Amino acid sequence: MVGKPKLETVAREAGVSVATVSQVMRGAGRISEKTRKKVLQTAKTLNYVPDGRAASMRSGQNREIGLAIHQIANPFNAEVISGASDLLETEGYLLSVLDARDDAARQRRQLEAFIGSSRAGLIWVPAQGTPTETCELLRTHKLPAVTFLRNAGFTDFDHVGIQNADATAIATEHLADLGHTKIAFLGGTSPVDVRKERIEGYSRILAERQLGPPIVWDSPDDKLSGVNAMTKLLKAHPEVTAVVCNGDMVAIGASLALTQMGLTPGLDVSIVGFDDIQDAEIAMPPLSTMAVSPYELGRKLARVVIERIKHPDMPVATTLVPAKLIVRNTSGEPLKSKGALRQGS
Amino acid sequence: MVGKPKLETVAREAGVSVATVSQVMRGAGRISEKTRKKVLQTAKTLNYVPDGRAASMRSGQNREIGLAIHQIANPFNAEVISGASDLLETEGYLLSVLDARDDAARQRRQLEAFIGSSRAGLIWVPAQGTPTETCELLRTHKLPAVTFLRNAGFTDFDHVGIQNADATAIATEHLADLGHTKIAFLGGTSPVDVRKERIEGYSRILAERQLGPPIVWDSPDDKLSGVNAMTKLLKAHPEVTAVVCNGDMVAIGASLALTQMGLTPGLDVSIVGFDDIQDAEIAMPPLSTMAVSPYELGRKLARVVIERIKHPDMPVATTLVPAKLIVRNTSGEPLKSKGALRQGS
DNA sequence: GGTAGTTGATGTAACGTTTTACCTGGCATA
DNA sequence: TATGCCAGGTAAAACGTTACATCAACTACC
Repeated sequence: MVGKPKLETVAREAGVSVATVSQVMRGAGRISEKTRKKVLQTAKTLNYVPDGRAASMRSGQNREIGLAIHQIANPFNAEVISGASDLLETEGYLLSVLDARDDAARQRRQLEAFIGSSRAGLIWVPAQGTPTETCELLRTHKLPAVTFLRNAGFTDFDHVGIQNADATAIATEHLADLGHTKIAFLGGTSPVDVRKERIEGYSRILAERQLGPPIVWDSPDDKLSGVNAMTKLLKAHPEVTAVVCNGDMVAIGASLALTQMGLTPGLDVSIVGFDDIQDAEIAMPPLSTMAVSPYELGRKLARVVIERIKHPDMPVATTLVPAKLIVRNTSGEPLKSKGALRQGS
Repeated sequence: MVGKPKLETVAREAGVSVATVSQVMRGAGRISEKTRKKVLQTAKTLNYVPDGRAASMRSGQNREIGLAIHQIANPFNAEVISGASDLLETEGYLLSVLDARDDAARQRRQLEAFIGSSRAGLIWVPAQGTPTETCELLRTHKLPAVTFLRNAGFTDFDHVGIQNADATAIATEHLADLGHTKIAFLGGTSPVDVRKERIEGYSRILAERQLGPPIVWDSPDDKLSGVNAMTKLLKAHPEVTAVVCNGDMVAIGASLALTQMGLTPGLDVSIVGFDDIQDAEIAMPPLSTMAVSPYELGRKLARVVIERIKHPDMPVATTLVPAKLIVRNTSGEPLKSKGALRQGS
């Protein structure tokens, strides 16, 4: 009762050998129904929980999967985590989340500690500026890994991402079709590949329609930053009548900025977001955005990492899921009244 | 190069014994500078990472801490995670997050897998309806644990929480002072202790000021639910002119509901939230709320769990942090004009 | 030159599992 | 009676570390 029970404790109590208890706990080997019951019974009363470290070490197996993400405090990511966690747990894995706040050195330390215990697999959003050595580390340790969102230029891993360029192209086309000719791109922090791809799609349409040079404005992906960035953007480029955003948070912030300036989103200036987070639908006014289901993305990730664990030698694959345009109230024709936007519901 | 390097690999390569390598890696024992350099060098080139399972098993130590939370997709919780993670990592621990989505059975499974590997400690928000056995499990395994927010009636653990009753009392008093006489309470799901405490503080003031019986309305803590709940609440109780909310998400939802109905928050109906999440400041109109810094709360949690790990036999303690009233634009005098709320900036 | 102390390095039992090969009876068959 | 076989169970060697005791080689001192 005093010490933590181990196999031997249960074995002694049940009057059998440790090997027998081990087999019973795992449902392996040939054990008579009678002893099985007895062992299970004593294990329960002792509150016995097998030591995962010892088990994993000896068997070379592990049911723990990590999710190293750049930012946990983001509704989109939270949904992804939910999706991945749901699927993994039904498959008998445990998902633990590591939040690096997009700091590569920090993520490196986390991964090292994580790898140290030889887990089953990893879903990985490489932090900004992840060096090749980190990738090398994963490869040396043969950890089944899937990169997500960003692949940091590494081709060693399975990858699940979003058709970024196509998505922003669709968004930009939508705005151009409405008649906008001065369209800016807002958001995304330092030069990550995701942002690059999204700017690429945006620029492509600008070029195709001959709408002048791209106007790209930086901003971290949260509302407060969105408000500030949008304010400055409009001050610097008053000619802009439409904005494609790198994320819904920043888009909602931009929309708020307009309201604060006495302008009406979708009327004076149009905005299209990216992600379709829950808040997008509920924002005032509701946000037009590029939707991709984060929950499904999470499930996809889980499936890919499980496949990789089961078949370590399969050739690596990349899955890019498309985004869908959802038109709500923040995108409309330029400088034309289209009715009150505020009447709601 | 092919297999995962272990202590022995490094030892052979460097021409020393495994014991020496082990000591070098941990900075323990007496090792000459010369061999130290050599060992470190070969370890680096081999990409050697010590096996945490073996180390932890043999030494009985572990630097991994778990955070079992009820809902990761909540800005308040996300901030708590950030705070805890920041402090723990500077102390050399790794924090991994387990999201149970407030499902007790699911959390039980997670905790079992977690405990199985004998981690260093646990920060625990018990899921709704956690049975005593789960607590028993933690106790049997002597896992240093701190409960957070809810203590599920267990007195075996350190606890960090919020002065819930006092906070809602302050909020209710604030509204009463402004002249409101029909004040409702909105939000909080099933009968958790947190909600009970908050309702208690609210009811206390109602009784003190003789403002009639409590009007309590249920709602999950997210915006969409807040919109719906507020709409129904006002339909059922049109006399209500002020609402104390169980969380900012639901409060912002309530505020949105008012706007959608053509009412002005803080003018027609006053609202006070709880948590002071980032969105509270930025909402339209900015939300009056009870502030408690989730980031600091996270750091506090980390400190408590580390103390508990270092001194397993200290008597358990409870820390309740106070909340501070922040008056923004959603709370004002009843039925009196106090100027435009929308002018922003 | 003998004793003691110090420095640097090593051999080897643990830690709690899983796995493999190996026992033991008992029963059926020849 | 002897042979083979099978169901049910066990002993013991791993897995990769750490901790402890031990050892060899020097230095220092009387």
